[in-house]
Amino acid sequence: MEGSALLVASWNVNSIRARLERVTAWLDRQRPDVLCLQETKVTDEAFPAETFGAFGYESTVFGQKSYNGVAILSRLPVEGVTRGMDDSEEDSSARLLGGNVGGARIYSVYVPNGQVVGSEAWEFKLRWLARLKSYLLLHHRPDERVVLCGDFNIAPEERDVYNPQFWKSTVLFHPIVREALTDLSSFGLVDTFRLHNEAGGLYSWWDYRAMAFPRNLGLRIDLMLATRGLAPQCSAASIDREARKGTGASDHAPILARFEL
DNA sequence: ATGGTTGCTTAGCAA
Repeated sequence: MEGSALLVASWNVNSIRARLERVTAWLDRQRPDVLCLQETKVTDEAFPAETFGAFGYESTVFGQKSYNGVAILSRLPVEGVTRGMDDSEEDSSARLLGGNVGGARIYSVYVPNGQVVGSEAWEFKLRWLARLKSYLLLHHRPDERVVLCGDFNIAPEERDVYNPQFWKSTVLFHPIVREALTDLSSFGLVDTFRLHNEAGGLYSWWDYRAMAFPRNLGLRIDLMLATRGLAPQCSAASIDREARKGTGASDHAPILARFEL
């Protein structure tokens, strides 16, 4: 894979079955090498792998009924697939899927939302993030080529939130959860988007309600975090806001990053 | 700036 580019994308689709036509049309337009999906909301048996196969993408899936679910669609072979964190914690949610693609290790990540600060779901979110850090420490080194792609349900900085004063009391931008992301990143992870974009007001998620998207009332909670061993190879990073437009869109936009390997 | 939607699965939950 030396000397070739790897275009990696990630998209919380909020049900792959409800979004199938949009996703295939987007794949045809963008032709990424890899697309990580979150919130597929479908069992592995019912995942529309044949449809993606017809578009040239192999499906690697880790799903469950109704909720959560992650997948990796790839035009290149995927090897060394891992599902979940394989630690001692009781956790039935399908939120982490890894595979080796084109000279990098790629994870599709769906961090728990957390619902409300102080709730059980919130504690689960914080614990899950701590477990992910432990997973990285156990299985990887920061000088390896690894990228975590997905819906982190955390906005890293003030410029990633349209109204920080309001959102800092919520699960998406509370100081505690921002600190959890900082701690995760201290493994040696770089927010690839910020290698190539400085401006605020660039978001990846907008609430379905209250005309949030046309008013650009959003947050940047979908991230591609690359190890410091891979980040220098990141030559471009973007958010495809176009894909959020119109009726029948996911509430998240796809994000992209290009790596020169 | 949490009323206001969407997608499960079937009235309520999760996001």
